[in-house]
Amino acid sequence: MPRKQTTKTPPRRPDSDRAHSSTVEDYLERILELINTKGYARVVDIAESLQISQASVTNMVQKLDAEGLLNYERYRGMILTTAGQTLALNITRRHQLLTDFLGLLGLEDNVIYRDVEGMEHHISAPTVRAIEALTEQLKRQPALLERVRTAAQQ
Amino acid sequence: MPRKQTTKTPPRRPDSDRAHSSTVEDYLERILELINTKGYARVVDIAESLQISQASVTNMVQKLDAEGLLNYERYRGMILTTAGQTLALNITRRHQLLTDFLGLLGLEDNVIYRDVEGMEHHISAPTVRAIEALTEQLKRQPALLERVRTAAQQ
DNA sequence: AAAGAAAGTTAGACGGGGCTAAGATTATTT
DNA sequence: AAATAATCTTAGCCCCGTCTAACTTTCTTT
Repeated sequence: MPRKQTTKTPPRRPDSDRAHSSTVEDYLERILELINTKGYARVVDIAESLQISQASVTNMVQKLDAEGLLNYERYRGMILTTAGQTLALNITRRHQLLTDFLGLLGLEDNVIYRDVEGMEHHISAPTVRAIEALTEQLKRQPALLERVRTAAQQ
Repeated sequence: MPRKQTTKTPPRRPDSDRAHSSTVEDYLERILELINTKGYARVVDIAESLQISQASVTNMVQKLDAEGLLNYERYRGMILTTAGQTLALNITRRHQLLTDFLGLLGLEDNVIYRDVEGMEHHISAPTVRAIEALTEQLKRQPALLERVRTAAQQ
């Protein structure tokens, strides 16, 4: 193997790129969903929804409180702050959009669910807009969609 | 807040769901790319490509060797095993597909790059097929694409 | 063939996010 | 109002993937 070349370990890129981790987005999404459906989000419900232990939820909720994404009162409950709501709505919107889009392509629900769960954290605003626009157009092209579904069917 | 309900912390889901982490996929993808372009993948190059320290690369490469994804010889170099190649090709294909697809929608290169980098790890085989089929169809619909691009342009 | 430079490795630490076990608090039964 | 059940919290641990500092090996120069 040859040598010689610009070397040296490169400088680290700061993580201010995405303000919040996928994990944080997941929590907020579920919390909002619980609030919308049951009126409140309890630790036990969040744990159930995310399939993790209650202890982990308590930990994270305390962190989310510290980050100003929700107001949390020990043993009592939590509500989303404006910042938290904004984030939760944002991720929810991305989730819904991707779900609709993949549904249009004829994918199975469980496949959609899994893929969306992963992708939703990595789709930027411009891409959201583009896929929204595409979805709009596709809805008016049933013949095209039919061809896609057929072709994709293994 | 109400109580009463099925309780108990749920059982953990085993991580055998996705055999390899996004991180592993990222490494393999870069290693394959380096091998294809320069003929070999050195620790220093992988580090540069991934923007992480050489030490981290050495660590991971040893782990990839242990997992049978590549054969690694201390101080000397590495080559992908068949398993490693398969995985690398697979992720590369997903990367390319997503890049093409988003490109079709008229998104900017840097946006595409960032989003694809994140999404490529979360797109299952069926979804790959569906997007492939969709891409095929879209290429034949310049007018539709034009409408999408225009609409997406904020 | 030294000496210096580049590349690679090891050791030890750290943050994120998960877990279990045990204890504290709140709600529900009796 | 006890007693019991459900929920929540804390403490301590673990794994992953990253880092820095120091050291070793290999390559390039001279």
